[in-house]
Amino acid sequence: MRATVRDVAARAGVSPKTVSNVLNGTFRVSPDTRSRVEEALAALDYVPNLSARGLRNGRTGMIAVAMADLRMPYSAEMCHHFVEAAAGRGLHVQIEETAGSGEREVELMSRARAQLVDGLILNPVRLETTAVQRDVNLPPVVLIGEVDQPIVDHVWIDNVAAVRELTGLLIDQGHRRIAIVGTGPMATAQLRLAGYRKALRSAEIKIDRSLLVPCEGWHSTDAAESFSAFLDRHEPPEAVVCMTDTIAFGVISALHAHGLSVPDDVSIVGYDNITDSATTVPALTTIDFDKQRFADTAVDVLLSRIANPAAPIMSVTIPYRLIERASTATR
Amino acid sequence: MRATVRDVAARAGVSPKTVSNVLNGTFRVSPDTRSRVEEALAALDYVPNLSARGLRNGRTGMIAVAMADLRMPYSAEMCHHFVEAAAGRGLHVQIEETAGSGEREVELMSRARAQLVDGLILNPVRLETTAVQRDVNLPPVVLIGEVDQPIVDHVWIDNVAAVRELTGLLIDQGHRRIAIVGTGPMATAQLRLAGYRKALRSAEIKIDRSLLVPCEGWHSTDAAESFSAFLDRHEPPEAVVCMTDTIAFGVISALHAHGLSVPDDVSIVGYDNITDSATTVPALTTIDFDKQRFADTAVDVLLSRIANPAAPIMSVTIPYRLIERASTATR
DNA sequence: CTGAAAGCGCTTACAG
DNA sequence: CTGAAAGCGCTTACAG
Repeated sequence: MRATVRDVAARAGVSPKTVSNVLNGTFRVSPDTRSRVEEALAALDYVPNLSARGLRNGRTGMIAVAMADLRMPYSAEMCHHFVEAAAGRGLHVQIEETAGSGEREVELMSRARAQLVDGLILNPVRLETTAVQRDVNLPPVVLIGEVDQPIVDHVWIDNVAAVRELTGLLIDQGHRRIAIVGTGPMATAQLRLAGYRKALRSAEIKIDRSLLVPCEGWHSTDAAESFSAFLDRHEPPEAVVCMTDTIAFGVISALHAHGLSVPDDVSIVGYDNITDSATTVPALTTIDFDKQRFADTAVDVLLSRIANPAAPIMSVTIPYRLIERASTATR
Repeated sequence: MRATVRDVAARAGVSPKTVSNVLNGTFRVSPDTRSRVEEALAALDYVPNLSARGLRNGRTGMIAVAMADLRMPYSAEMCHHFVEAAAGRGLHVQIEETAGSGEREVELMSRARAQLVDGLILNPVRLETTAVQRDVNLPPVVLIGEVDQPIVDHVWIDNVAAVRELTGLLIDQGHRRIAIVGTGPMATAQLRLAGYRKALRSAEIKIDRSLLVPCEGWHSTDAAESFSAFLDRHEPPEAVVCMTDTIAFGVISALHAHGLSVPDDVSIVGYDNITDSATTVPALTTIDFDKQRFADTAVDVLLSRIANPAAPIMSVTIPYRLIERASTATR
């Protein structure tokens, strides 16, 4: 069967402890012993049993990343960066999907506590995260995105300021009748809506509730459907703020189906700057941020938390920037 | 500290084995004992230590899924379905990225052998997968996509037939000068190119090597760049077969930048039917398949392999269908 | 610089 | 239906 440290030790004529020392570099081993052990390791094709190591050490070298919906290009890009960030720190990533269910989030917490993962990076969907409660025996957790009360560490982007800036750009370009697509109870939607409201308010534009367009889901197909239904009942707006780039794609498609073109008839802005946003026709004006830096930061914060559970709660804000492309034009 | 089976047993006044029986339902336990144990479990907020269980059982309940690049919407959708498939079978998914490096694939194999995962679903990039060698002590692996020699189980779609059908559609619509974008050494590219060649050959169209357009990468931005460069040097083709939907998005963008429209000037087909393909302008003609079924099948095959390492190698072909949308038109 | 012993938390034969 | 013992493979004090 498979070789264990014991087998390796026997072959090299040393004790298991010495093999462990060679493997982990904890203590200095004499060059001669080391080479004998290394020879045995190679000859027996030794692979450590990580479950055993995890049981002994209380660490598995694995972290969990939980996103609401992996199919969203935004989630996919973030996963990529989390895997990269983890790999750079010798960690592996277990991936989970919450699909927005608080129940699923609770389950993830307990899984983390079951110690197959050392910690959890969670993208909570609602502002009031029922899963992350004070007083409960929490595993190390980092929230990505904003939540109501910072009970645990979090890394986020100032969504309110970003959307305020995006909406401000549209206003500066002369648009007044500005819709926003993707409103709903999700934390992200609430914050971005707040940014939209602020921008309109400071330009003294009255908020027209009929221009707040909710979506069932945030896939482009959902957005196309919702916005198409909106266009059937209302005059087209002059510009549209979309909660995400993916929603923007759906909105553009719905506009096109109604014989309207972007940006000639309607200006569109998105959020996230996913890869495809640069090549769509037209290319999207959107909010960009350094996703790798975001992921690196979240993993670092998680590692600090694992190393020091009693440390004070950390909150890190990652900067964003507005990228102006072809989907917006002056009126 | 955290409660163990021992603590639970002590509180319930039974042996650890009885607690284990209640937890795993291996043997029947008397209702009275069961309720006492359950009370203790709840009172002590017991969470099993999965590392210990994994060490004992040789199973962790985790499988690894390795894709070349998680950022690709196709990979993202597949990951979503793998996580769903795994969840339905009580499994969790560790996600890995090979970025097309054979070295990384080898590393993954040994990680699987290190037993933090019970098995591995791997999307190999090249046809000659150096990592998956005969004679080597392999962990349970299922390859998704075609490889040269079926040394291990695999689940795939008949890429050759699918692209032959796609290309055939373009020919039937009267196109003759048909380019293909995304050629290269990757297994997927080779197979899809073979389908393209077959279709042209049976229509007695001579293959024009200048119409085989390689791409650095398979992101839409890569495709836009490559195809833009192509358009700078050549007459536009009548139609374009794109290796993936994502490549198609880039090609459409490049055509647009050159003042050409789809499908009026050029017809376009993609492959994968990712979510956004239905809402792009124009919506893409592409190859669709049941991704959830594909993922379920791959997980089932992997589970069979784990259960029975000596069983004969399995190969499952998942059906596809051509979806005709607005990106193609008769000439 | 190295060895022998103990134990992480679980479950599986082995007995009753 | 339940208990006492052993062991999965590793590493950490404890001795030398």
